[in-house]
Amino acid sequence: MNTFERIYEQVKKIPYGRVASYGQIAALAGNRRWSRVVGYALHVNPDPDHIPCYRVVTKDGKLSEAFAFGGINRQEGLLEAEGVKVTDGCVDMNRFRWETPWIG
DNA sequence: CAGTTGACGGCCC
DNA sequence: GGGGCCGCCAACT
Repeated sequence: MNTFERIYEQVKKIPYGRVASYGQIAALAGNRRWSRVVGYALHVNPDPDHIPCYRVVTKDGKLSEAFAFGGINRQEGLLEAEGVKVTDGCVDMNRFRWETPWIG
């Protein structure tokens, strides 16, 4: 199990209509300090067809400027299609953040 | 092998 | 409240 695969596993576990922050994915993957590695991992996204990287946003709920399959506009569309409101490229983390038992 | 980069996060000013 | 700097780890060259 590579570091990347662990990250991908968490990303794929993000439920429908929910988003998670890079740090959150990093924490679930094993280390919260992998925040940057998470970004890199999604950047190389080997299987975007099964890895919903569009559900991953920054801690502020902001979307990525670069996207694996289409661009940030594509990401907004996909999120809104799941019921996630995207305003000015930002998601309301207070409501759409993936509720994980992580840190507590 | 060593240096730089990067889809981030947190603290300081 | 907004902007900027440093730190984190792994991958790339």
